[in-house]
Amino acid sequence: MNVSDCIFFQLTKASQTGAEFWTKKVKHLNVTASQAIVLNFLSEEDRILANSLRQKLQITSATMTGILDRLEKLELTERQPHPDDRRAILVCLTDRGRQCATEINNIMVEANEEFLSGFNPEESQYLRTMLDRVRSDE
Amino acid sequence: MNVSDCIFFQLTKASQTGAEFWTKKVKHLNVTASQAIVLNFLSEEDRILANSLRQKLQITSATMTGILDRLEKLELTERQPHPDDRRAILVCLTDRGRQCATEINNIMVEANEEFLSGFNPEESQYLRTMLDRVRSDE
DNA sequence: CCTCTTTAACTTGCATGCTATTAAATAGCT
DNA sequence: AGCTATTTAATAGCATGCAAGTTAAAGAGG
Repeated sequence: MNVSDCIFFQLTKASQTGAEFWTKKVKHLNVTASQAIVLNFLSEEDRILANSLRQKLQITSATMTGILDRLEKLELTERQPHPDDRRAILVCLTDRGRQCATEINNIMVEANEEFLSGFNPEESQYLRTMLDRVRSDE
Repeated sequence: MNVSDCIFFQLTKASQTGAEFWTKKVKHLNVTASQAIVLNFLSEEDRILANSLRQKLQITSATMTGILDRLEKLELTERQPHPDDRRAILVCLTDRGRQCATEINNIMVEANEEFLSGFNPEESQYLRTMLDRVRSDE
């Protein structure tokens, strides 16, 4: 079986193409693709439970810890204690982080359109649906 | 913009779902998903130039070096000098590596079918075509 | 109130991926 | 031949991603 006909290879490479494109779109803000996804999320729902964020982004807590460490180092987010549960932390944007997140929010809409500009609306929607179905088949 | 409507997120997660599935399929052979892709390639074209392999798998030479190091540590492949070009390396399967690669070749066909069992043939083909188009839009 | 289980975050160790750089060899040009 | 440019693989350093294990806190049941 040819590697280019292997769905796992095809998915990996399509995903890497997307990541590369998105990385370039946010590079001038000095954040990575994953960091930008987190910031975009926070731009719409700030002061969120780390565990809730983790579930929505579908990453492990180990990955979450690393990303938050680096965002904190960049002074874009900070960890705040949860008032009722001393195990939990709240992820909050700093002032700089909020500016950055708002910018990312704008860029993301454009970037999605541009990335899919080779597809017509029906094709784009179909692709998204298929990708979501792949995921739900877990 | 909701993160679950972001094509970069959708691609990343679909790809991770695929990688997780494929990883489980080859785990009993004690190789990773990427290592299995390399071995599958070698099962059909052994004694290949490292640089040619690198281009076909679309990875950087840094990534290639790491994967070959680990496959060599597992005694599944080895590096042999190129007779005419002292810069180049030929990647070769060991005896154990050939057995393993043959096994992976069989597993890959089944795994592709099983992974896409929720899709009918037209849908599968359409998904593959769309993923390849995403890549060519680079 | 005390134990057992569960939960949240973190830590460690590993594999992959990248960029950027280096070293060595080859190719090409004058 | 000699000089320069290109090519190949390796290296260093970094960011994600995972699994597995740890620690601390909260919850559940007797």
